[in-house]
Amino acid sequence: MAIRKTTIEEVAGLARVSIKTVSRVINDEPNVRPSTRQRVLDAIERLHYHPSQSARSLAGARSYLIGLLYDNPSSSYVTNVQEGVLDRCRAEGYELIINPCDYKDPDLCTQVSKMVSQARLDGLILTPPLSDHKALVSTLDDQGIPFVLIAPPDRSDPARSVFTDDRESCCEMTCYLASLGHEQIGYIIGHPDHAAVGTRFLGYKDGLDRSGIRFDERSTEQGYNSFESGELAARKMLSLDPRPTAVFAGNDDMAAGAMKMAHELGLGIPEDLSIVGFDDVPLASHLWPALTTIRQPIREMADKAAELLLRQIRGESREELHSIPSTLVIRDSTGPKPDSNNGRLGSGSMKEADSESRGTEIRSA
Amino acid sequence: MAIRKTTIEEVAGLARVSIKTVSRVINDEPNVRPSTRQRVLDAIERLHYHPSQSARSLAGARSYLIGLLYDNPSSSYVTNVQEGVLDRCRAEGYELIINPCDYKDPDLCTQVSKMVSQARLDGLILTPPLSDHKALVSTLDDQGIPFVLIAPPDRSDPARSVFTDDRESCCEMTCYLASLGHEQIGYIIGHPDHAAVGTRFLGYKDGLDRSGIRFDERSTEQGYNSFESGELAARKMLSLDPRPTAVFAGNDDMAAGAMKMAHELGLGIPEDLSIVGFDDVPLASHLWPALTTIRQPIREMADKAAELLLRQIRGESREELHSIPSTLVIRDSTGPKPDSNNGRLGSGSMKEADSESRGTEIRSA
DNA sequence: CTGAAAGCGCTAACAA
DNA sequence: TTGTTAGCGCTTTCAG
Repeated sequence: MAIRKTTIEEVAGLARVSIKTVSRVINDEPNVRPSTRQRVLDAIERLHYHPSQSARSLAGARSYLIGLLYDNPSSSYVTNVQEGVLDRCRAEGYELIINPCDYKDPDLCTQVSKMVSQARLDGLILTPPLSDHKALVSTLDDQGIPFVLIAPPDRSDPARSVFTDDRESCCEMTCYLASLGHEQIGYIIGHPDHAAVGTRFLGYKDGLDRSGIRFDERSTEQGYNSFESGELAARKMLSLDPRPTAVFAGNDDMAAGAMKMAHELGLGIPEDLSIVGFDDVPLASHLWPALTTIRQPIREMADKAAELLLRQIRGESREELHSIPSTLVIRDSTGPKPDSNNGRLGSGSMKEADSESRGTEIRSA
Repeated sequence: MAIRKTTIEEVAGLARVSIKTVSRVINDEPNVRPSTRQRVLDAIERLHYHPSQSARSLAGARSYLIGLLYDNPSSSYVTNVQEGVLDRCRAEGYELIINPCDYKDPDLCTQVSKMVSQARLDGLILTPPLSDHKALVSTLDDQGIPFVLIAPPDRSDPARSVFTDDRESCCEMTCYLASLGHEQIGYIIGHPDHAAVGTRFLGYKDGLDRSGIRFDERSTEQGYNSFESGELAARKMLSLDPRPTAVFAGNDDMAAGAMKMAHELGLGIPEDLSIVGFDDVPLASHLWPALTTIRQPIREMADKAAELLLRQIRGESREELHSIPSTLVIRDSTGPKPDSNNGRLGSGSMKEADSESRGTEIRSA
C-alpha cells in the first residue's frame, strides 16, 4: 500500500533533537534557536515528513477542520465560495468540510451543533441566507464556536463579517439606467427571506433619488429569486400603461425570466426595454442579449472570510470593517430609452462595441 | 467552550462491558451477543456518544476521509456530484474532502499523490475530465489507493467505474430530431480533451444511421465546450447552403451559443431551426426558448460512485457494470422541420403543451 | 463471546 | 533554549 509514514521521532532522530523541539518547529512556536530550527526543517524536508492530522488533533485541541455552511443560492456561487475558502484554508494547514443545509429546516440549529461537535470543527463560515439566520447565529454564539458571516444583514459584528456594497452598487446601476434616459425603471424584488434583498431595493431607491426620479410603487413587483418568479413579475410589470422602459431585477435568474417574458411579448431588448440583473452568474453572459448586471466579488469575500476565521481561531481577531466592492458589468441588455435622444449613446452603438467581449466593467463606488 | 466529550470508557462503564466491546459494537464487528450489543447501543444513545474520528484514525488505519477530484466542467455539475457523494459518505461515517484540480497541470499526479498521503485519504472519486486522465489513474493504481471513476472513457474497469449511456441517449435524441422530419442535422463536437465527447458524437452517428440519414462531414463543426465556441461553430454551420434545420450541440453551453447566433441571424427557434444540447444545466431551462436537452443522472452517479468506493475500501467490491441511464428532456427549442409536414406534431402544439413546465421527460433506452 | 494491555503520533504541561 | 513524561480516545493484538 502507501509508503510507511515517517513520524516525528524519525525527524527528531535525524535532527538530533527531542520530538518536542520538532513539534515546536512544526507549530511555529517560539523558543527554538534559529540554527536548531533549520536543522529540524532540513530533516523534515529530507524525510518528506508530514505530521499526522489525526495525532495532532487527538493530542491537541484543534481538528484543523473548518466547516462551510450554505443553502445553495446558485451553484456558481457555491463553487466560488468553496474555492476561495479552500485556497486560504489549505495555505494555512486547514481542511474544509462542506455542508449543504436547508435554511427552512426547523431543526437546522440542532443539526448544525451536532455536526460541529461530531466533526469537531474548529470554526464555521456561513453564506447567505444562512448568515442572516438569527437563531442559527445565536446558537453558534452560545456554543462559543468561532464563525464568520458572509454578507450578513447588518454591520453590527464587523470582526466576524465580510461585506460587499450591495446598496451602493444598486444605486449606481439605477443611476446608470437613468443616465440612459430611462425615467420609469421597474424593480423586481427578490425573495423576502433573504436579507440582501432589502439592501438591494434600498440601493435602487437611492439611485432613483439621486437621479431625481420619484419612486413609484406601481413599478415594483415581488419576485422570489427564481426564473419563473421573474417571468411572472415581468408579465405584470410590462402590462402597465405606460410601461417601464427599464427593469432592474434583484438577481440574474429573475432578470433572465423577465427577459424571456419580454421576448414573448415581442419586445426588443434593449430597443424597447432595458433589463439588468444582479450577481453575474454564468447564465448572464450567455443570455441573448447578454445581461448587464452587477458582479459580486464572491471569491475574494470567501477568501477574506476564511482569513478572518483562521485569525479568530488563533485569537487574533481585530475590529475592522471588511467590505469588498461589487462591480457593474455593462453588456448588451441595456440601451437608451426608446424614442429618446437623452441617452449618451446612439441606438445600437453599444451592442457593436461589446458584442464579443465579456462585458465592460465599471468599478463600483 | 463546547460540552466535554463523552468517551468510549464512559459508555463502557454505563453498559458494564469493556471498551473493546463498545468498539466492536461501533464498528459492527461480529462476536457480540445481541443483548450485550443492545446494552451498549442504549448507553451510546443515553450519553449522546460519538466516537472521535481523530482517535479512530490514529489508532486504526483509516482516516474516514475520502477525496473528490474535479476540474470544474460546470458549477452545477460540481455541486450535484458533491451532494450525491456527500450524502452517501455521511451516511456511512465518512467525510468528504473536495479538491479542485487543473487537468492540464503537468504535475497534477505529484500534487494528487502528495495530497492523498498528507490528508491520508482512504479513497478518491474522480469526475471527467480527470477520470480519463490516463497518467493520473495509473499513478493512483500504482499507489494502491482505492478510487472510483465517474464516466471514464472505456468500460475496462467496471468495478471501479460508474457510467451513463451517453451514446444511446445521443442516438435517441438524433432519432427524435429525425422523427420531426429533420434530414440535415448538424453536430457541434465538444472539446477534444474530453473523452465523453467522442462517445456522444458516435451516438449522433448511430442515430443518423438508425434514421436512414447519411452522415455528412460538412454538417459537423468542432467546438470547445464553451458558449463562445458554440457561437462560432453555429455561425459556420448556419452559413451552409442548404443550411441544417436542426443542430445538436455536444453540451448545453455550446447549444446556448448556437442559439444566440441563430437569434442574431434572425432565425426563429424552433420555426426555422431546432437546437438541442446535452447536460441539462440550469441555464438550459432559462434560455429563450427553453432548450431541449439530455439530462445526466449526475447525483445518482455520484451516489453510486461513493457506494462503490466505500465498498472497495471495505474490500467487498464486485465486478458489475454500473450504468445509470440519461433522459431526454423535450422543451421548446425543437419543432418540426420547416416547410414540412413530416413531423408528428403540428407547428406550435409542442410549445403550448410545455411552455410552463420543466420539460417533458422521456426515459432513454 | 469478552477483556486487558499496548500503542497509534502527537501536544501539553512541567522540568531541566 | 531544550527535553521528559503523560496522556488524547480509540483499535489492535492476544488472552481468556
